[in-house]
Amino acid sequence: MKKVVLVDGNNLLFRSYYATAYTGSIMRNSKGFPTNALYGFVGMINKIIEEEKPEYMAVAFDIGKNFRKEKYDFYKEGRNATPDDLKMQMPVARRILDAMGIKYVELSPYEADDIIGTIAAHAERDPEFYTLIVSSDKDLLQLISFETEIKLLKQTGYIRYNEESFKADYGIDPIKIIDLKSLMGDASDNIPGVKGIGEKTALKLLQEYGSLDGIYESIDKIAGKTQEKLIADKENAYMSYEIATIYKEVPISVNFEDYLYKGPDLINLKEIYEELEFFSMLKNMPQKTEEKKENVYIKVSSIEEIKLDNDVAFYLEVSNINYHLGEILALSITDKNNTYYVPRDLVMPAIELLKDKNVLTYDLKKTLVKTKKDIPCKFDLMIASYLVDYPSSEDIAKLMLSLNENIPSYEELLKSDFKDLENVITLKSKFIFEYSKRIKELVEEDGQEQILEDIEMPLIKVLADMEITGFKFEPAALEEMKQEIIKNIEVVSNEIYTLSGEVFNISSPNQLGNILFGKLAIGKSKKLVRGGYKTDVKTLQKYMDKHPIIPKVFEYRNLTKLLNTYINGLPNFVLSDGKIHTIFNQTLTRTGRLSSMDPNLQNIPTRDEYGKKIRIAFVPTKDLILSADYSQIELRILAHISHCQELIEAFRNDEDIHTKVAADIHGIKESEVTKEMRSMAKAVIFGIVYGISGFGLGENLNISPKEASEFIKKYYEFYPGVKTYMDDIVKYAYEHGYVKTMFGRIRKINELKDSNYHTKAMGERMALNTPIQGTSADVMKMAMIKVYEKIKENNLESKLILQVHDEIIIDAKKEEIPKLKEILKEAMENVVTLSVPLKIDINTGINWYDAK
DNA sequence: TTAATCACG
DNA sequence: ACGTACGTGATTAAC
Repeated sequence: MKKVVLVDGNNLLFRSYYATAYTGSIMRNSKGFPTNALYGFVGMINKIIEEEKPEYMAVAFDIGKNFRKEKYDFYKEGRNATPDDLKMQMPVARRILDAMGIKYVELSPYEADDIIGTIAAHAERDPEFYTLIVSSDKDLLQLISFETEIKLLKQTGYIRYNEESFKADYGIDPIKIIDLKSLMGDASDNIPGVKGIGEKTALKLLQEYGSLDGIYESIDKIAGKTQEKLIADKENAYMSYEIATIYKEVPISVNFEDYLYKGPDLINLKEIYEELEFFSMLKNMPQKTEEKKENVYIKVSSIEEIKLDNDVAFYLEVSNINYHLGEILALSITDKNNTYYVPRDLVMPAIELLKDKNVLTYDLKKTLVKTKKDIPCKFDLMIASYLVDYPSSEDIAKLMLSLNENIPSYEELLKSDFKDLENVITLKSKFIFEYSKRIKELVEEDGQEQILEDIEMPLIKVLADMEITGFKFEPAALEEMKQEIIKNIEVVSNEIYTLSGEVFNISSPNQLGNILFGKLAIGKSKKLVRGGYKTDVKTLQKYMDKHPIIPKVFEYRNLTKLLNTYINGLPNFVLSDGKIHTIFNQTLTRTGRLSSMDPNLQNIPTRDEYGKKIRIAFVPTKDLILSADYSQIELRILAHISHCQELIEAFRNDEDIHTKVAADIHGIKESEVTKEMRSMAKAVIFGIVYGISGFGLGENLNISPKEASEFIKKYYEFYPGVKTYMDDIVKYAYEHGYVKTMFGRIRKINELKDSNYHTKAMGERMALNTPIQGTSADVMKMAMIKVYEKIKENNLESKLILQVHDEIIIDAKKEEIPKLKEILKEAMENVVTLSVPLKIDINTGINWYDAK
């Protein structure tokens, strides 16, 4: 089926105009021409295209006369006249659509609604098409059908209605919106309806009697005042019905091929944006492709052909995104004179030529892992791009694209079986050679050179070594657990089927929701999501004691998660050496943390005692697994950067921070703090770091928002430094548009510039949290580098193998344990001096489970 | 491909 | 009136 997107153009223009007009001064270009409505309009159209990827698209406008107004004088009476500033922008909206390659439709005396209704009706008669309507106007809801959906724009976000979800929400058929309007009227359009009947009564009546006609047929059965009102306004009701009905036979010729979305005419569009001075739109425009310069390079057939200048850029291409599984395909090297294409067989000797050079590359870690050579490289363009918020994925093509160098993505290259490899890889090394300087300057402008040179660059080698080393994994160690789990899943499934009276897929949230909240009706507070019921932990927990099926569902989920993700999942990643080699992503998180994938070794179970047993399969290749983890590092950093004296004192005295906070906010002695109080305090403390609201904490602790707010207030009373920090950092973020970690890592927070309240609030929470999480990440990275160097210096055989944010895992040689402990303590606790001590705990064991 | 769910710090 | 805790990755269902 082909998707037709129909947009209510007038609605979008009005919305964006009034969204910013209330401030009094609206956005204009330097010639004084108003542009605020157009700016929002373009943004929304772009968003629609991006989100919906329409094959066919049309925008409808009101124009000229209005047949409803001609017939009914009062229609839309009382509305303010369209402001001149908005009127002036309307023709430009049409020009923009032309340049964007989007058809617009308008015909006097019809309204945009009628045009949309007409086109949608055509689409419904043609089995090839289905329709999505975009507007914030609820009148259009009457058009919803089995193949017409509506994206109803809200102040923040939107609701997407199809026939089913509409019915679930309103309890009536979409077409009955007309009947609803005829009863309740519409103040904004000045449709009278029946005086004294509002939405609630109207819906009740319709649910009972089906339609306006049905209501009047049964008018005798309706009691009291409502009946009187209905009788008195019968004429108005039917007139309103007529006005509210969207006319679906507007005399336009509907040929869907006219609505085919072909994409923009960039030259034209650019001109209009320049005229309007929409600089951000200009920046985000896909650039027209320049004529291709001929790509000149030397295809090397013997290593002697390569003559390199001192400054060189290189790029290595591997045959799989997971480079542990891929093979080296080729190397390309660029210096100021030449670019060399080095075929697979000559890659290793060519790498040797780089050793005494000043080397640039993109994704050094990949090359280190693949070649296992020590390449002294001072600048990794991937890392630098990450620091200045440029694209920094594993595919350099994304960065190149953003800087107008259009090359095939890695995926496309892979699909074509690397047919165009020579051309593409040489363009990559040329790009690195040409652009590194620019990106480096950006890093320096931001003052992030320490982060780049002292943290991220030295860390690459450490991570490469950890990835190469890998973590030995013994699937056999989990065999017994696996059989037990399989058996238990079977048992629990059957119990669930018995309790629910039918067999279904428990893993399907959809089916599960229907059973729990539909068939068994275990609770009323169903949360509708896309026509279904929410079945997540929070929702189900409320019914824990209400029905015996709920604990069984939890058990089922725990068991299947363990089985699918870990017990069955992990062995797939064991390579021929019996080890799992994860990939650390060094350029992904917004805070500076690492992430781990293929597989993710940073989320192996530990909170749940049974799940934790998965860790038994992670074993040393030497003698023991050693784990060194920071104690409360984020809270210690919070204490330091907030200068909160009370917290600083507590950490200096090595107090149990959660117990102390619990005692403070309850106004009791520490010895009187119960387990529950302590864990509540813990939730409050963590919540504060995340910028929580009373509501959120309440949800989390299962207490009222009011009580939760009370806790938060108490906390701030005892720790005023924290409150001051939070206010200051948010203020700083608004002023600068970014926040920094202690060591100068920058995170831009564009969310703060957003007009959406919700987005802005999220930006504020990011501003609060990032300096804490990010500083902690910086500290850990520096510690890892130190530990790595010390291990090397002391010629130890033990190996770093994993990092889990505040924890380092080592595959340790038994005799080296005392030395390792000394190194770890020194490196991790003294890597930086704060106003509070840093503290680590060290544990060892014969596997990861025992190293606790 | 996206949404829902759940594993980790 | 609205919406509600930071940062991740993997699996499954459903489109």
